[in-house]
Amino acid sequence: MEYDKYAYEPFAVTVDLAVLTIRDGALQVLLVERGQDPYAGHWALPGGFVEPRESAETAARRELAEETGLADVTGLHLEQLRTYSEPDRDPRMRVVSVAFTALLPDAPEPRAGSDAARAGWLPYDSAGPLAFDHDTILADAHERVGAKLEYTCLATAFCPPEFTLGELQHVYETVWGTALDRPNFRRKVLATPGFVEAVPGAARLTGGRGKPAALYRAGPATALHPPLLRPSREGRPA
Amino acid sequence: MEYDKYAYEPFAVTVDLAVLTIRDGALQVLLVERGQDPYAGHWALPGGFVEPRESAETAARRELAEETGLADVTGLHLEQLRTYSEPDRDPRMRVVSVAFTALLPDAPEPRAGSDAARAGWLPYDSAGPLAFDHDTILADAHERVGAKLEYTCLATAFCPPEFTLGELQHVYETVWGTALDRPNFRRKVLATPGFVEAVPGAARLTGGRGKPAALYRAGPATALHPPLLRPSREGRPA
DNA sequence: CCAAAAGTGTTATCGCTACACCCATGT
DNA sequence: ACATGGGTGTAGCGATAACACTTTTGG
Repeated sequence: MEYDKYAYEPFAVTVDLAVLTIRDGALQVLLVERGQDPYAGHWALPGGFVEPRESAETAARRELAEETGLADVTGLHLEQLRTYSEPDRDPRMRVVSVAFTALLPDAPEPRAGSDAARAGWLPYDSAGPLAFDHDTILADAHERVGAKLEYTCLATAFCPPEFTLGELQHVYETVWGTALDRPNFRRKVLATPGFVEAVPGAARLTGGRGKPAALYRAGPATALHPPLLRPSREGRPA
Repeated sequence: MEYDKYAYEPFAVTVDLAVLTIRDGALQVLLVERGQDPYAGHWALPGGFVEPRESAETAARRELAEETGLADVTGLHLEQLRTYSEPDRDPRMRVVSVAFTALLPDAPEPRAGSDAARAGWLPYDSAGPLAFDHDTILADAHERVGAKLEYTCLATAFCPPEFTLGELQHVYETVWGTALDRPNFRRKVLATPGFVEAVPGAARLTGGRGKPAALYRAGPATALHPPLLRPSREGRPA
């Protein structure tokens, strides 16, 4: 290991954000429209350079605040996904990008950044094809979030501070793309200590009709034991 | 995003490897003794620079081959762990490191590299304290591998091409640090289609005594459904 | 009264745990 | 004979899946 700082062609280090939310009953992702080449006019994940004195995590949270326009992003779930480092992933120069996933409960309208023509929420299913390798990053983020719903209490990160069990179930169904049995889901969630806490006396009408649903808050638990497994992928060992 | 390559202090991008194996019935990790400051004389994870035309994965596999001296590392399990990017993790300059975990079945004696005074296998439990933030990386690797044993067929990556179920169980017990019930473990493994495949007629004596054990090969499956959960951590929701 | 959504109850089955027990081999 | 490790059997329990059913609201 030599440590001549200028021995190599410099690497740029960036962060890319896969910011997911649930809007209009569908999984949506925050995208920006590129204003310049390469990929001018294409949608891309928001992101930017890691600055000289900040970590990738710090950079990701800064970018998240800038792109969403949210005043306080301290409580939001932000998680490192993986790092993408193929030599030609950006045609201009060598860019190594640390990707993050963020989960948002509500969906404020984003604001366009400096080099982005537009910014907005797009349904996950109609999001591609994206610039660079961002399709891969987004797919990896979806897979990671889907897997984490199984064995963590992450689903509450998609919900507002107070939510109904129907809304929580909808998070699972939307991310997994499968329907769940409501009675069983309900029992499972309530049987996991610390997953949710009842808000005494509170109730809310959800679909305009039907019985008002009791409200819950996210509890202190982070892990699900035993896990809440997806019904799919049975008998597919390979 | 400006793309002036020299606008910032350059970032170095490196890979660090947490290479784990099971030797003498214990979890061991491949370490190198640093020959120079900082941390001269301390043990560290092997690693090195990502070269201009290679991805982090390619660099990791190259380093793995160099450090272990194995001729063919193509089949070995190598997995990206996460990226460590705290600004002061290396006192000399800004180094962003992509960490990988590798799992080895047998344990060839490593050879010392260019800047390493020595290289060797050390028991996981007596490995610290390491140079830089390598204690954190190693602990993260252990946690990740332990978690992946639960829901993937990864354990076979610690085993030679043909192995007994007792050896496979020993992988779980060593990584998790808990004892497992042999009959139940056996049933669970054999009930998962594609986890292991019997080698017809083959058997081997393991401890010098006892009934010869049937031999198995790793099967085509990669996932475990349902998972094989660790017995510990019950009733700890927080 | 009907539709819609929340919430409760019930039963069969599956998987896991905790054992007891038998088999084959070396000393 | 006995210690050691491999392998089989089984009873009980807990969690889940797949329902039927009741309750409360708006139209």
